[in-house]
Amino acid sequence: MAHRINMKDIAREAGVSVATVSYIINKRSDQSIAPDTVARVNEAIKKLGYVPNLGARALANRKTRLIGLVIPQAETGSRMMLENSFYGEFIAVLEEVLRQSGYSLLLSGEDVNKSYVELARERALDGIVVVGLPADQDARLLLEENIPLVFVDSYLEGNAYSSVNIQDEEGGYLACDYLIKNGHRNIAFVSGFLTQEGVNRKRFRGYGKALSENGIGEKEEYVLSGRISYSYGIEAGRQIAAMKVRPTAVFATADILALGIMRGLKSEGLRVPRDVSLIGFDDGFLAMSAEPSLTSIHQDAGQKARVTARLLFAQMDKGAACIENLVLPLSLTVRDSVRRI
Amino acid sequence: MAHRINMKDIAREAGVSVATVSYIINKRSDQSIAPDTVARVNEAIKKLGYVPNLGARALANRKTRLIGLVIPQAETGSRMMLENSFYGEFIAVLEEVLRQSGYSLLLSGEDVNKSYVELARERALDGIVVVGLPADQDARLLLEENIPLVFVDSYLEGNAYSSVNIQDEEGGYLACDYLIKNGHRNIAFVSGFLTQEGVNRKRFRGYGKALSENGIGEKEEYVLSGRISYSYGIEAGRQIAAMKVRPTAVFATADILALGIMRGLKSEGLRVPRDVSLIGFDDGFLAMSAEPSLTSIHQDAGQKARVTARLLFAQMDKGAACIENLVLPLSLTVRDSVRRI
DNA sequence: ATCTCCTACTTAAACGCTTAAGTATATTCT
DNA sequence: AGAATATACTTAAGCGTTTAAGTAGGAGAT
Repeated sequence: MAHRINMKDIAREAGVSVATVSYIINKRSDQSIAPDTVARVNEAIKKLGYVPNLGARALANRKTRLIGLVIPQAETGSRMMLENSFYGEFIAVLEEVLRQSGYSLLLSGEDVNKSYVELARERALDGIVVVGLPADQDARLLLEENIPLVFVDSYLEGNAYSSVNIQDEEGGYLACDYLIKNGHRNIAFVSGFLTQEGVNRKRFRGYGKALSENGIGEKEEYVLSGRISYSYGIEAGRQIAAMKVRPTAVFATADILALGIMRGLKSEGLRVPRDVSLIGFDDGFLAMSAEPSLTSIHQDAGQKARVTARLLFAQMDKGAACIENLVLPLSLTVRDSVRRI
Repeated sequence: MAHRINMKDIAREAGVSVATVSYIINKRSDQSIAPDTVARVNEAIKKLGYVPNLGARALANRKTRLIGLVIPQAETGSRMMLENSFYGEFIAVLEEVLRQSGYSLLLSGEDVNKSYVELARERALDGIVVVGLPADQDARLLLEENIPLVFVDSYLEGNAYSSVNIQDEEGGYLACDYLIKNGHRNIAFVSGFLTQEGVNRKRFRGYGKALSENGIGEKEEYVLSGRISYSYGIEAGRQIAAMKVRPTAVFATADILALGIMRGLKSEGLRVPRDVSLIGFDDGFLAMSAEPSLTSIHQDAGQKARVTARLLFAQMDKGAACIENLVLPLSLTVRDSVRRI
């Protein structure tokens, strides 16, 4: 087993103490070092192929340069990473931004027997991003221990923690209002589970608001919710096709659901947008490639990731003093799945 | 700044030495400890909310329980994580398997100024999985230092490293042969860049083999390659529509490309499968939800992830002695995008 | 009563790094 | 010439664990 070369080896090779090596590696300006010593040490580093051990540095420094990203694999019915390329892009951009600042991303699903709070503490994370999960009651421990924490797409009570959300309610409103402006009055709503306060519930509020502002009563049978998946979409589509008073439009809170709905409707002989108009949410790749292409509420994964990083860095600099709750704007991308009637 | 409680605190609280606390936490059977001491220590741990620092443990142990996953964000033309939910599922499953064995996943894109070899060494990773990248010449350093390493979807020269691949060539053959059996003879091939030996090149070989076995000559103009993306697919679709002798079928090496092609063809007034048959690769979510649904070469992301973990664990146990090169089988999922002529 | 062997601990070094404090030599100032 | 200052280092403690080796006290054997 080849011995992993460390600072001591460099120090010996260059004929200096490990402290000197450390000073040189960290380019500390408060410590003067002779140019030829620097050269000698750098040569030794190159010769022996030395790479610093960040774990050891972390212990001495109390900074791991490790950021956790906790993202549930089986959230209220959705398989985020698996079926939603939106989060794929979010992760990719977040990782890149962090890496460029010298941080590494530790990715974790939701663990049944270990909360993200424990993860953050045992790995001594320098920060943690939690997606789509409620604030654990232990979460305040993280702030007490000064571990930066940003919630993404999680609706929290109060504003004790930094968070990044989108205008979910406005998004629901935007979608439904657009349908109404196109002459629709019987509008179904299909979403993930509405069990707790979360993005689905918010979007549902927006939907309801648009209806009531236009004097349209909410019909319970028009509200369907289940697992955010293609297959549940199909099921919902079939249910909608079978309704006595069939909706002329459907608002789905995810593109993936919308595609399923499209398929479900089609299997019952109904076409989008001829028979039923459809509007989705996320406006990712799926919306673009659908046939017909899907009108959808657009959100920007890259922006969300960059903003998340910004809030994280802010907390690193100024501590818990700068808790911020950001709500990113949404827009409507009009494509071919809504028909004016 | 609240002081992070450590073993010393537990030791003091329970009136024992830190060694004893360590022995209790690690439940070492070679060290006998009085039951009431165990109780006292566990009580202290609970009372003070102690969580071990894995970084410090790693330093003492020389085991970080950290596995790296390096996945290029802008590989030969594709944006893997962003546009390919296949890799999303791969990552999710891999992470879960690792987590259940007590490992954490460190996710990294490809870094311009830091190879995965350096990452593995500086983070003292216990193992590393490299996706879609050639073996760095430094990669042998990892084996020398006994760091388990598995390449996924990377074609390497020789078999010095463990690897997980799929039967890419057979997949290309399978797809093309199926088209031929359905009466097609003018078959276009659309893929990511063919610059180096890799999955695209292998699939291209399979395509060529099926053609020649059936006495069909390869036509250079039928071979298109570019960025693996929806937009390149559209472009390719348009090019195909404009060919003097138009192909009656197209084999695309990614579902995402196939969908773009579908769109491109449609923009020129051609329908799938009426005018042009189409077959994709991956058979992920996109193939299923496409309209018409896409016949595609199926590969199993979860299996790939589990097998990867297995090779990694094998190397951890038995060292570099058990290098294995696995090639997972593929199958054809028949859907609605290929017409018999 | 002495020796050996358990049991149940403790001590202290080590893991690879950082950093405050110390030291030796050379340079500049008075 | 002696004091003050600057330069270029080294020493050693500390970060939070693990673990080999040591030790004290009691039980059992002789």
